[in-house]
Amino acid sequence: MPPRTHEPRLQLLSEQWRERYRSRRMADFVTRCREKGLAVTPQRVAILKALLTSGDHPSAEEIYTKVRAEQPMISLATVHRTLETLCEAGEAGKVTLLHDAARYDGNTDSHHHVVCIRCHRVCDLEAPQFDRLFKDGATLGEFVLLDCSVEIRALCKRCRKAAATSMHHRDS
Amino acid sequence: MPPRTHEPRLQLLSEQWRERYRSRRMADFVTRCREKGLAVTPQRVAILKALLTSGDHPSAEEIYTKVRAEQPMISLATVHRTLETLCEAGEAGKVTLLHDAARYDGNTDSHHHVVCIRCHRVCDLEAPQFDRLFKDGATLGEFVLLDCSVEIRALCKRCRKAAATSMHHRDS
DNA sequence: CTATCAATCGATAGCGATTTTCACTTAATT
DNA sequence: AATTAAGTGAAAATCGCTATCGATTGATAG
Repeated sequence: MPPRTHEPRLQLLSEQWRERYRSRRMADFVTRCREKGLAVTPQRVAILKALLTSGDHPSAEEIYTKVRAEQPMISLATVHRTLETLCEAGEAGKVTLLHDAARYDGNTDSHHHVVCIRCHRVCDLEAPQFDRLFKDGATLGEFVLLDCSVEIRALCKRCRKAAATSMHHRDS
Repeated sequence: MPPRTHEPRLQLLSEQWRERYRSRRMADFVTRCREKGLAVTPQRVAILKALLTSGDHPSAEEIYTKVRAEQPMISLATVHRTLETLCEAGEAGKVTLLHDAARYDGNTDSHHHVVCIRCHRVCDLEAPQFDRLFKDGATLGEFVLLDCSVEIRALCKRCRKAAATSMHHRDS
């Protein structure tokens, strides 16, 4: 490999980091709910715990399975509802911002995207510096890297204005 | 507009680029279909055209609406089918690799993801150099950038093995 | 140009993921 | 403990997408 002046650093998050992070988040959860006016229910605690102890990025169904060990009567609807609530409260994030419907792209060249977090509009983007990371079989842990798609979360002009006026209950 | 001290090398694809790209792709479409043994139907041509003339990244529903101007009798099922077919043939791409079900993440710090393109497993990743691009209200065209999520497409160890044995030959 | 066969298409039923509705708890506040 | 607002479970409704099945169309041989 030729030496690079700006060889970027990519690093998988360690198990220790995750463990410390999880403790901190769980310890503060009740306080933060109070601040935000959210009721602290056993379901919410269990779901956040399940989320934080999952190394992967679970679907509602997977969380449901996990949580039923502690809360056998919980319903799947509650899991969906709660995950959304946690996201809105900033206690969790959705990996898949654009998942309501599949979105297609006629551009088959390698490129990236800017996504408006409010209206979900997407624009193509060129960012050649990112592509250098994926020369011939770069690896990371057990993964062989193929290419990358940078998704830049942004607000478009229209949504910036709209968000400024009606910050409250607008659909996302 | 905003005083930029340093604009990173991020660039929206220009309309001219898109126009040239579209002409080239449409001109070659028939040839490439023949090479791949795909029938060239008016529906497929119309759908590819709709895809390439969409600056955004349309859903099946949006393509459906657009295509009906030329093909009023086309069905939504055909649009779904054709978009999938075009993706398999390498004539289009899906922006949303993980869209079958919403995936959640308990880690609310800014971070990135490695996604196995085969089993859709996701791992968290740290790459601080990317975050430098999103300091205090960086903009790109009409977008105010918030943060970015780099999605690295990869193959995990298990899937690499599985892919090596169970796949005959894969053309890129 | 036409016959033939296989691929593709349109309409609709079906399915899985998510959301909504509503009567009934439970949490937070007083 | 009582009041009130929020949250929950169960079931039904919705939404995006896929499977099925005749009808139609494209490609090729004649």
